[in-house]
Amino acid sequence: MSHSLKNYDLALLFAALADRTRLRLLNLMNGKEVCVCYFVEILGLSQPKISRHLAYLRRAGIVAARREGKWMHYKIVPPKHAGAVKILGEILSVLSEDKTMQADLTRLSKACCVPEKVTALSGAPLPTILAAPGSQFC
Amino acid sequence: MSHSLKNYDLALLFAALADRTRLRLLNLMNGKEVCVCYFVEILGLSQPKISRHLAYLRRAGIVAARREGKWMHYKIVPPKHAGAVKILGEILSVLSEDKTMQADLTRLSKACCVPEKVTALSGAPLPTILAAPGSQFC
DNA sequence: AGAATACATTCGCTTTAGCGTATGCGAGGA
DNA sequence: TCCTCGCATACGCTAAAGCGAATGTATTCT
Repeated sequence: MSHSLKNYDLALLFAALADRTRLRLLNLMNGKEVCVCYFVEILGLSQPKISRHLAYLRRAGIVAARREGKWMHYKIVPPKHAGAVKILGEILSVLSEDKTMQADLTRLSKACCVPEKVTALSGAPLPTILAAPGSQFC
Repeated sequence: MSHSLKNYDLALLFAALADRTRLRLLNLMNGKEVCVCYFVEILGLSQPKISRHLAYLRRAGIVAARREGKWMHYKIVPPKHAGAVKILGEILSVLSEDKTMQADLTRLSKACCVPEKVTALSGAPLPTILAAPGSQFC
């Protein structure tokens, strides 16, 4: 609403992407809708910190939040601008080459297999696969 | 040297791109090697400000500087990481849709046609076309 | 209704980015 | 050699980002 389709503010998009924690969050959300409690557990960061970075991504129009009872789910949404969509796609692809990002996804997979063993995750809703049929979960 | 080819720090790249002035500089350098004095004249910003932003881009490994007498020329160089190259290409393409960026290029074209009429540019070396054969100059 | 859970937001603080101004520095020109 | 030109950098400042800690807010459970 604040930006026309023709004059998308790329600098704002890049500001949202210029933080390693936010890139890790995006990587975890790649193709999935994920509950906040998983972010906290997998990244090993404080809950307010995770929440603040998610809010940043939300204000930048990169992710969307959905409430389900007391749980909040986050997923990546395509930006308003077609070019930004392509850029974001490229970024997610490049992220998957990073060791840290790979390790994050591995930990997420493992946690999802036995969420009841992780105290903070028992009872929490599992991530939902949205796309990327290649990335099977558990 | 500080980053392996495998674990490129994308957050650092995006920090370099998260500024409108730097995006305008990159847009002006798209396919051309340009003298600093043109940046100052075309963007209408102070010389130290231009210089600082160019230094930022240089440290991020996005542009390279070349001295020619008392003039400094800047051009875009491909990042170390193949994915980053693709991302940067996408970005430059998206930038060209922006009204401000188009206006910048138009002003650059006009200034190059009659550099002697712009006091600050008389005697300055013209930009050099590097690629993008479609973008004819003057 | 009251307590507990899951998450968001606020507050106070430290660090960092960006700016204008002033200064430094390398390369001609006189 | 001194001066000027083109540009880079240092300095002092202000604004913004990011953090931990504390607090607020829905929602669910009992």
